[in-house]
Amino acid sequence: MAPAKTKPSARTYTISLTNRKPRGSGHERLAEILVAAKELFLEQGVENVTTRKIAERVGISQTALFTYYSSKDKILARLIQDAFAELGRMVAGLGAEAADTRDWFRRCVAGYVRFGLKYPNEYRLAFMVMRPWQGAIGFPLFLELEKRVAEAMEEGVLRRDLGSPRLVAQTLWASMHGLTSLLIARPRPRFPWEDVEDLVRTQTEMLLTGLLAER
Amino acid sequence: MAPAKTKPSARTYTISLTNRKPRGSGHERLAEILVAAKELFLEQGVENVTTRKIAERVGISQTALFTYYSSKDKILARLIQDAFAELGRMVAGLGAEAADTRDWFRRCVAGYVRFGLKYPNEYRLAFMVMRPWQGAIGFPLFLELEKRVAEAMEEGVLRRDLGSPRLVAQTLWASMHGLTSLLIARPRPRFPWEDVEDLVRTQTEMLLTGLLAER
DNA sequence: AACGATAACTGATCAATGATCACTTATCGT
DNA sequence: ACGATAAGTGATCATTGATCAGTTATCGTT
Repeated sequence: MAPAKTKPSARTYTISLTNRKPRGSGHERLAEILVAAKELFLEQGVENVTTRKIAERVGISQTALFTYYSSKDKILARLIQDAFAELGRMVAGLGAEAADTRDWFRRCVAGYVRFGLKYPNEYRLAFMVMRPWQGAIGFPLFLELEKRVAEAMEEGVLRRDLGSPRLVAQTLWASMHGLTSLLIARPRPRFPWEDVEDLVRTQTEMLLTGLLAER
Repeated sequence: MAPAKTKPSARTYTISLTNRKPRGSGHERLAEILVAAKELFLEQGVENVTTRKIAERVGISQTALFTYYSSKDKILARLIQDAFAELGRMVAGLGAEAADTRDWFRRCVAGYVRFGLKYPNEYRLAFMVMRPWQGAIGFPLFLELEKRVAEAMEEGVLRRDLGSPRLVAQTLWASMHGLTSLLIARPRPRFPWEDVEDLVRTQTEMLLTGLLAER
């Protein structure tokens, strides 16, 4: 009936004043968005940060955000990926720092908890919520732990009567995760935590006593 | 200017066919809503359940929900409260079941994990997310644990060199929570967990070895 | 120096969600 | 029978993540 196919579109566009990127510099925006999102997530918590807030901090329209990341989840996923890459490097570096196997496990627990407190949002999204995507995040890390446990058992440093290396590794991981996730989910002063370093030390001591072979 | 103050309102209302409650039976609706919400939360996960879905299952309009619970969060809070009341009863009952102090701690770990797996949504919302409301949920339970630890230390059953009863209780709680929350957040087959009962047994064994005074 | 392909970006808009508002119906004690 | 009120409804709102059609600036080519 009507001849007009497309809408008239009498919108006014104002782009000149924005900090538009030069051609081919899209990757800088990618990084800028990550930085802005990371800051906001830390300040306000992931669920209180909207795509509009992120866009505003970057200095672009909300729509432009979706040019770079197809969803809010994708931004989160990328942040998680980056954070766990750092955790992986930390754990890998543990081998050089540690004096012996006992020392390695000692440093592992402390390092793990500190990582979680440094990246609470990323940690939370990787291990504290059920999501369909990226179930494999952090899995390589667990495999590394399982390998270490197996080696330590062969060395005779860790007990063998507790179960298979996998079983023990899962248990150990669960305990490290427990302290980390509780400190993240219910930080002081909402819960009367003792000093974090004391908690880490006690946790480590308890776990090592429970795991080590010799007395 | 215009004389008309209130809108004309030519809406059509159809209530006759719904399962309206008789006068003074509002409390039944309260319970019905809780049951419906609990089921849906278990089936689809809390964030995938909308107030409209809950209302539909109950058989009332979405609006009517807010007559009974002023927000979706209130429904959740009530479910959490109920679940933790049951956890409290379970822990209290432990005293009668347990043969001695060691046995009490043994049963406590297993009971705690099983509770979390029975009420994953409630547990998750109480301990695995940051929320402004109800930070005190589960706190009495922790106090009970701390009391038990203190008593066990005085009895000479638990080590004293690990730190104060509060420090040890927090550590022990963290470990129990760790296994529970990981099993909830990343259930099989998304993570290659060993058998749950084996995990609980190993966890218990490791923790008790780490905590008990005598060898 | 004009051009045109296209990267970069925008405003309007959508569907879904939790929540509110003005209004209607059924019930029960009097 | 009747009116107070518990119980419930449909329309509507603001906010959210996301989509779409259209605009502007940039840069290599000519």
